[in-house]
Amino acid sequence: MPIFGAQRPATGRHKPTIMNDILNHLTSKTLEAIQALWGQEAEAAQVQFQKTRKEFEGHLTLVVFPLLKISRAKPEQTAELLGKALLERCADSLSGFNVIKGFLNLSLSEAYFIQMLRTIAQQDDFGIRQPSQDAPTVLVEYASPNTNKPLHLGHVRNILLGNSLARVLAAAGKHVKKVQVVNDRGIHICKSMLAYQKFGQGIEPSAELKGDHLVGRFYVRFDQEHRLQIQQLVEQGMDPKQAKDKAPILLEAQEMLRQWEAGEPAVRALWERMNQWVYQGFDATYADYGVDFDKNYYESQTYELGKRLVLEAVGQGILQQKDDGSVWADLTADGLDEKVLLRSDGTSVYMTQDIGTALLRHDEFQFDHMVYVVGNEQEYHFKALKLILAKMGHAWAGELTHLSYGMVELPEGKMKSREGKVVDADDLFQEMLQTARQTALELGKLDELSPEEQLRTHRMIALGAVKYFILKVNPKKTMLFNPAESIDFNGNTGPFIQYTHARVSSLLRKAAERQLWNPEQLAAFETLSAKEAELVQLLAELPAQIQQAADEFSPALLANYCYELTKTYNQFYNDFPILREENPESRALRLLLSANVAKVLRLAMGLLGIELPERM
RNA sequence: GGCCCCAUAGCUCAGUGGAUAGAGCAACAGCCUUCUAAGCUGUCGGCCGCAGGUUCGAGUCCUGCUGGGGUCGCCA
Repeated sequence: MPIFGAQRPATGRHKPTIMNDILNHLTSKTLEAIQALWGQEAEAAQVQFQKTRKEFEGHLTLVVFPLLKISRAKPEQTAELLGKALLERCADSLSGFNVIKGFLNLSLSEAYFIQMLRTIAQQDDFGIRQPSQDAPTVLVEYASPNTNKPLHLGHVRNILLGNSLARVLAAAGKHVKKVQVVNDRGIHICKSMLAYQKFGQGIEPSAELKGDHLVGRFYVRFDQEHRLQIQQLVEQGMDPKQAKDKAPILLEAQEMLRQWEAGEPAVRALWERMNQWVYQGFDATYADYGVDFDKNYYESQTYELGKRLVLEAVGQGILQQKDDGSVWADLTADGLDEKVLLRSDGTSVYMTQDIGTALLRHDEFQFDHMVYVVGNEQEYHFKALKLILAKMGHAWAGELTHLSYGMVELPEGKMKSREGKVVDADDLFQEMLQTARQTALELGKLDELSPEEQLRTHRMIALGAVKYFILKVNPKKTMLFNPAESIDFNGNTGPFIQYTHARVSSLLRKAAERQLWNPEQLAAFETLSAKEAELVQLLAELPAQIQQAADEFSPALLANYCYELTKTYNQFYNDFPILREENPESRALRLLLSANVAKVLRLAMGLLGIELPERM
């Protein structure tokens, strides 16, 4: 059930939000009525409207229980009195009311709905707030991949969420910058490099093998070799734990990391080369999924800044250096533990780099807020990061938010990259594309389109299915992905919504061909059915839905909203003639309504990064 | 073990302190000579993990318990 909680003051020049406007109006009139009826001031918080449940007559419901202390009367009587008073005061918008127990159900007038629809129809970007000059700047960090293996389903949830969140925040009137941090240095990439040196035989990326997959293959190769050596050492009588640390290939990788830090040219060259392969691979994946970034940060370029800042903080007594040279932040006073920031050999850890990156970003963008879209296994890390930055004297540490999304699990449990139990991002895209193509061919509705147009539509549908499937789930919750049966094209899915859009598009094309309707001309209709009113009411909720999605960092709210709107529209489409309607005014209303359902779906689904086709 | 998160229909998920807790999938039964059937309608399916508490009112807030996940690295 939609939100009518927060009533935002109508400040400055802003476009009408329609549903909020009527709610604010009703709220103030209710307060007036309470004063007139019982001579007492009520607080706005006591006046709470909600959407009337479908099984009752009316559109908006005032729950009168909180007002009984003021009225000192029975719920029914209180509701009755308020209903009459409101009807008198809001003759322009209300057409009637009914009372059931403590619920005062108000009916909005048909004329008011038609006025709402006209208002919505006049705005091409209905519900979207353009950021004003002084609107806050928000950085959204998403995807922080390691450069040693290709992206998998976990990254897919990450990039889809982050990208959608960025769109939602922008639509809520913020200046948004999308940033990425690439973990391009460290032992993980050295493992791939070493295995490539030993076993690569100069192989290079090709059409059959993307760069990120190639590098990932050698990461796996390293692991195989490592295991083999451990086994050999254990057979020679070494303790398994010790064998893991003493395996020659691991020692070699560690040596390679030291050489990297020392700037050894050959190591740096190989590192550059292999990272470039990975970036090209990532870029292709990002392009397939339709996500991008305004700026990339590389760990190799920020860790030294982080290190410097940490050492400065030691000098200021904010952080502590132990006898072995390691540097620590004492977070015990805040209920956390001590956290290491520099190893005893002076090398930096993940946290060090994050400190450097955060400062760099603050200098560059002067952000008001930064959101890290990172999995919930790193909650501790981000709590610590905020505390450390605050200790270092950065007031903006309080403006960092960790959007902690849940893991994606497979039917057999957690994904494990080393055991090959992963769903690869590129494979997933290709499989969905194949399924979309096959379904489209079976149905044969795209046959008239050019091959390019067909492919474009197949991609749209494949992505619509994946994105909607992932984004409709509350980001905070663990979600299950069953490759065999998870992604469907029927029911509560992206393609279901896309299909409805295609049907409306078809209606509008035919209406234009047959000159049944001129969209510029708003017909002089005066009446509409309950179903049509329901649709207008849903349309009018878009601005509040976007605002709430932005407030709660939850694109899922918009997915559910789109689904409800689509479902309701399909019922309407099924039960009402549109082109076939003979009354021209009624036909014009239905076409205008359909066009605006399509528009709102385009806008809202667009915030999920999902495009809607004209045909499918 | 400490801390954090989760538990709603067979499965996947909605559900903002308000009315008789909703969708989709799966199963079954209907609806295309008519605007795209990737659609619509109906049937079946629930001690909202358990036990207390707060409240006029609890799936929703609080406490305890049970079960599951995460985290507590000089890993990222």
